[in-house]
Amino acid sequence: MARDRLSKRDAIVEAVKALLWERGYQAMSPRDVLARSGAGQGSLYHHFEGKLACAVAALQEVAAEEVAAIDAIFAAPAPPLLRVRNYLQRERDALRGCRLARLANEAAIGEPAFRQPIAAFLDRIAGHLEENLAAAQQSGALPDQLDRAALAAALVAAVEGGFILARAHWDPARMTQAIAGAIQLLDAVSGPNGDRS
Amino acid sequence: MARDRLSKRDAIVEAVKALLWERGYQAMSPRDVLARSGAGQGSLYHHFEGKLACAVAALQEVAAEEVAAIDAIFAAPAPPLLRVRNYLQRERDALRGCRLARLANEAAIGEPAFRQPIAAFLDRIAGHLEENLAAAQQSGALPDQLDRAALAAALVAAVEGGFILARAHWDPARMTQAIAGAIQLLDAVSGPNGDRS
DNA sequence: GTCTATAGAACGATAGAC
DNA sequence: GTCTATCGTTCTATAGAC
Repeated sequence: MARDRLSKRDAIVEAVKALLWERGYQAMSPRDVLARSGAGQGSLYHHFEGKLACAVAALQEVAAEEVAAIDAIFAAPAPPLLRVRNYLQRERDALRGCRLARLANEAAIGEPAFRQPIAAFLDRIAGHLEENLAAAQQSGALPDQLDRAALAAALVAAVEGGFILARAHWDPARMTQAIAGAIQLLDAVSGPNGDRS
Repeated sequence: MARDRLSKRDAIVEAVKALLWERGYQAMSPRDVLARSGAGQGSLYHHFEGKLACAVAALQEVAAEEVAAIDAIFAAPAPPLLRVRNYLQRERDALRGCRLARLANEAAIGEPAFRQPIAAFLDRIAGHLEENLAAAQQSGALPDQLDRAALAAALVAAVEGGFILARAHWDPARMTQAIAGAIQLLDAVSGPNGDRS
């Protein structure tokens, strides 16, 4: 274990990140966290006030990772509508759900600290989408009268709802289909060479 | 049957229906159920095998209620695309979430009996949407080349994702906005008098 | 069918040694 | 900082009286 620089705190956060994705907040217990991280009881409560605090720390890290991935998608050199499509068609593990939005239905969403990383992630996506839809409008690839912010919200909702469909039916294809429908709508409203704009 | 008072079984199911909506499955304990229903421990385990079984019974009732409400929307005499819009713009309690799809991220979604009422509800909506989109295509209000099933899935996803956005931001307007975006896309692809078709 | 009482395990959190 | 031991509570479920 030469590279055993991982402190117990970090090991705990990594375990929480995994458990939040696999099971959610309510279904994750401190016992699970300790078992997976190899830490003792004391370490968890030395580094964190309690279950909520370590979940928030984990969510902040997850949000940072996911925001970076989203930023990378929208940083790629491509016409604006192609960037939007690249976000929509991004590879996803539909049955596992969105690492962040998956938690929107937890009771803990009432806690602002718990909600903040999730909301920031969703806002980041919507911001990128809105920006690229605006660029498409300026180049004439998308009608001007369309409300960019509403369109961006609808696309994010279609993706997050796609996760729900996949999980409810326990079939990843349900998400693929919903995304395909969203892309068809976008293609239909954009000009004939919308993806080159 | 006589006009008896609510049996304990029914009281329990009503309590579970309310608690599943308010807190979700994992966060609902048999103790909560008994407190709210006024029943004793024995009644719950006399009528049901356990927590999962009474949740499934409650979900089946909720699904029946929600399917009836959805059927009513699509039974109203209106042109097909207006029916679709009526579904999208239906009044909703965005912060409380969808009574059924709200549970898609619970660990219990792995249980087929738990999943079935939720999937059936979502399929019912998609079926109505697909049917009306087809009618719109036949009347020329919607381009023929669009994949009706994919479009229907995208619209359901936009609605369910709208709930997620509202809860993640703790702001009902986020859902309204996402729905508005979906409607703008639909309006843009349908003919100029699409809502009269 | 409904109740009260209670079981054994897991829950979230704390104490205190090193 | 990390550990083991343990607290008091709640969880899901069962027992058994009426």
